[in-house]
Amino acid sequence: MSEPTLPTPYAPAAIEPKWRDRWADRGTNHAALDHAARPFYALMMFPYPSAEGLHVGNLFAFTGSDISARFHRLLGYNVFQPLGYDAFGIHSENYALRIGAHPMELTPKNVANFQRQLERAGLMVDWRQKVDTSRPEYYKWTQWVFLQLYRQGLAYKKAAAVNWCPSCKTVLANEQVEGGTCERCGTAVEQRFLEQWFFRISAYAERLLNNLDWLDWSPITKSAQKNWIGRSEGAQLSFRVGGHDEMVTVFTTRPDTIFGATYLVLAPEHPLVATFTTDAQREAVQGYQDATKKQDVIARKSSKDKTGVFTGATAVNPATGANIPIWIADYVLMEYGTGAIMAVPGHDERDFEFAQLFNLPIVRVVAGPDDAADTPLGETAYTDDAQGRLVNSGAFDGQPVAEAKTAVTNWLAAGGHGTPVTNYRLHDWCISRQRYWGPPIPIIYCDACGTVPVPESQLPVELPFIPDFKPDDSGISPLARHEEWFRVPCPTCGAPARRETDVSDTFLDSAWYFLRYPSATRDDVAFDADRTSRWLPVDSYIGGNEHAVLHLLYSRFVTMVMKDAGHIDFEEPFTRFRAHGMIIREGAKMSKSKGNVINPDVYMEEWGADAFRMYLMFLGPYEEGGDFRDQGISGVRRFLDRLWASVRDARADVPIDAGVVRQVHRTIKKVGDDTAGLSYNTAIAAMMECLNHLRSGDRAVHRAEVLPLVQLVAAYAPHFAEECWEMLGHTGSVFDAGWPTFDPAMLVDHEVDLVVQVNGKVRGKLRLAADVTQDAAMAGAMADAGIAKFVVGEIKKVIFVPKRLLNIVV
RNA sequence: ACCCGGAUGGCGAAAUCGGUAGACGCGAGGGACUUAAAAUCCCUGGACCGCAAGGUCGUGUGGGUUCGAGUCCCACUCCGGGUACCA
Repeated sequence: MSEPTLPTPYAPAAIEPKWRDRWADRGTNHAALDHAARPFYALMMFPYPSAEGLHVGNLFAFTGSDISARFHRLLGYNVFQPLGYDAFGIHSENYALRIGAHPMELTPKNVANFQRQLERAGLMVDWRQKVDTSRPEYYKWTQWVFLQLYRQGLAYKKAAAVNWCPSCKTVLANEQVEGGTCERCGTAVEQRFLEQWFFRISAYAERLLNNLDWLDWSPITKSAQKNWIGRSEGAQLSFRVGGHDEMVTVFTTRPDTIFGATYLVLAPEHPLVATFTTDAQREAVQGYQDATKKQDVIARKSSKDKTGVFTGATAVNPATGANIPIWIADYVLMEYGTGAIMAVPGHDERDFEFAQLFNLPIVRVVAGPDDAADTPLGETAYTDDAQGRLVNSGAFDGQPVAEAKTAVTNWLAAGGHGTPVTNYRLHDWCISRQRYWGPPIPIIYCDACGTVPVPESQLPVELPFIPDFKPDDSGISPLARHEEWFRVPCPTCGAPARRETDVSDTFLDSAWYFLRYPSATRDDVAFDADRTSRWLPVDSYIGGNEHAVLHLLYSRFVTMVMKDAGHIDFEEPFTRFRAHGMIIREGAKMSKSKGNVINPDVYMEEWGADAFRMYLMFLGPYEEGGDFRDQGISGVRRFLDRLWASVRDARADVPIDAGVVRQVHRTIKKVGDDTAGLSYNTAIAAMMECLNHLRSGDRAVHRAEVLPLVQLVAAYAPHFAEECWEMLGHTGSVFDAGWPTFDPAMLVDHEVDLVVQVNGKVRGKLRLAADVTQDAAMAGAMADAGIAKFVVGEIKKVIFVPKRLLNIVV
C-alpha cells in the first residue's frame, strides 16, 4: 500500500503574494487610458493617510468599490480604478504637531505604509495614476484651479470671523470646536476677524439644487445636500423707521403673518444698529454688542436662551400702520437673509419665547380649524401652516396660509413694501487657512498693482520646508514669518511685493482630484482634454456619507465652474454615487480610546486578504454597514476552503448533475443581479448555497459545475479565483475571461410547492406543476386529508396565486 | 427641536409585487472519524403545550386596511446618523 499524497490545502499566504506580483508584472490592473472602447471610471473616496495606518472602515469602503469595478471588468468594460492620498491638510498637520514630527517628513512615511496595506488588500487599482495632494506635481494644479475661479470672479477676499484657540495658538475649523471649546485642549475658543478668501458657491445654489433631480445618487445623500443648500421661498419686506431715512429690510418665509409682526429684531452686528439707537439706549446696546462679540460663534449658537436689548427706535408695520419697537438680539444671525427679521410671536416659536421674556405684544393672525379669531394662543406659537387660515388680517381674513403667502406678498409689493425672494442657507466657501500644511494660495499683493494672481507659468508656488511650522499667537500663517519666502517681485510691474501667506482648505484639494487621475502623469496640463472626455464623468463613485455635503458639494461646484470656464463639457462629476454604511465592532463604535480598533494586517495575516475582504462584504448590507464580529470570519474562510477543495478535486470524467447545473445557472443570475445592486452579502450567501448543493452527499464534482463559481467569486476573492482558474488549466487572468452566462430556460421551475391556506393560515403544501389551474389545485387540496379537515362549512371565496398559494376562505 | 435611517431567533442577518418569516453564516447541542484532541464531515436548532401526531403564539408597542401584513396606513417607544436660533 502506497501512502496517498496529501491534498494541497488552500494557503492564502502563498498564493496572494504570487498573484500580486503577477498582476504587477503583467499590468493586469492597468486601464488602456487612451483607447479604451468601453471606458468605465470606478472611483472610491481617497483616504487621508493617518499615521495609525489603514482603518477597516477604509478597507470596507474600498473592497465594496473594488468588487463593483472588477464586476464591470468581467462584464466587458475597460475599467479604470485609481487611488491616491488626501495627504495635505489640518489632520496631518495636527498629528505631526502632537508627536513632534514635521508633516513634510511624516506624510511620505504614512503614505508608504498605506500603500503597503492597500496593495495587500488586492484592489484592482491602476497605481500608475496615483495622486498625492501634498506633492507639488499635484498642488501645482490645485493652485491652477484656484486661479480659474479667480478669473471667473468667483474667488474674493473679505473679513470674516474664525475660531481661535488661545492655548493651541491656532485657528480651528468649525469641526474642531465642540460646545465652544477646543476639541484638543478644552480651552474656550475666541472669535477673531481675519481677511479670508472665499469662493462664491452661493451663486451656484440653484443649479446645485436642481441637478439633484436627475443624478443617480443615494436618496439620503441627495436629501442631505438639499437640506444644506436650504432653499426657502419668501419675501423681502421694508419697514420705515421713525426719524430716519434708512429702512430696515427683513427676510421672511411668512409674509402672510405681517399683520402679526409686533416688533423687529436686528442682528447685533447689523450695520444700521448704531444709526437707529437712541441716546438713552446707547449704553445698553453697545454693552450687548460687546458681549456678543466676545462670545465665540459656536457658543452663541449653542445657547438657546433668548437675550436682547431695545434700541429705542420704532418702525412702522406697513400692513397695520402701527409703530413697532426695534430690538437687537443674538438669535438673529447676520449671515442669513438680511440680518434682520420681523418678529411674529404668535406664529414663530423663537419670537414667542422672546416676546414673553420681554413682555412684547403677541397677536394671533392665523387660526387653526378649531380656533376663532380671538382664541388666545396659550403656551406656544401656532405654526401649523397646512391647516391655518388668516384672521385679524384685514382683507385677507379666511384665506388659507399657502394662498395668503402669495396674496399678501403681491399686496405689499404693489405698495412698494417688498418683493418676493428666494433665499439659500448655503453660504460662500471660506478656503483660507492660517496654517502651514496646504497649498499656498497663488496670489501676490503689490502696492502699485493690488491683488495679482501668480501667472500660471510660475506655478507651483511651492510650500517651503520650514522647521517652525507651528501656528503662533499672532493669528497669521506660519509662512508669514518667512520673509525670504513671501517677499517677491510683483509679476506685473516688478516692484517689491508679498505673497499671500495663507494656504487653501483641504477640501479644495479633493474637490477636483477625480479630474486629475486619468492625467496624473502629465506635467503640462491639469487634465488632458481627450482623456477627460473619454473617462469622465465618473461612472461609479462610492464613499462615506459623512462627505454627503461638503466634499460632494464642493466637487460639483468646482466641476460646474470648470465647465463654465470651457475646460470640460460636463457639469456633474459623478453620474452615480452610492454611500456605504459604517462598520462597528461587537456592537460598539470603534475608537482608539476603547481599544477596539481593528488592525487589518492582523486579520489578513491570519485568514488571508480574500477571506477578510469577503467577510467585510458578508457581515451586513454594504449600504448600511454592519457589526464586525471576530468569530464571523471563519465562516467565509471555510467557504473558500471548501470551494478550493472542490476545484482541486473536480474531474472531467464524472456525470454532470442536472439539478446542480440548474442551481449554478440560478446562482449566476442572482450573483450578477446582487453584485450590480451592491447587495454583496446576499450574493455571497447565494454562492455558499450553490456550493453546498454542489457538494451535497459527498458527490464527485465535475469541472463544468464548479468553473462558473470561480468566475462568480473572482470579484470578491481575486487572488483565490486566479489560483483556482489556473488550477483549472487556464493561463490568462480570470478577469479577462468574462462573466459566465446563464440559460433563462434553466431558471424556470416546472414543479412548485403550492402553499395551501385555509382562512389565511397555512395548512399544507402541495407539489404541483407550475402551470396548474385553480380547479386542479383545489382538487389536490381537498384530496389532502390534513388540509380538507380544516375546510368546514361553505366555501365563501378562493384566492389563487399561480406558483405561490391557494387560500380557501370558509 | 427638525430631517433622514433603523428595530426580525442566543448572535450577524435574509425575505423584487402584501403571499411558506428566519435563506446564508456564527455560536450552541448531538453524532461520525480519532487512543485523544484539533481539523473535517453529517444531523438538530424561534417560543410555548404535547410521548407523539399535532396545535397555539411569534418580525419594538397600540390600533387600522386586507382572504392574507415583517412588508401598506395612523399613533407611539427606543436606537443610530445628520443639521441645529436659517426667520
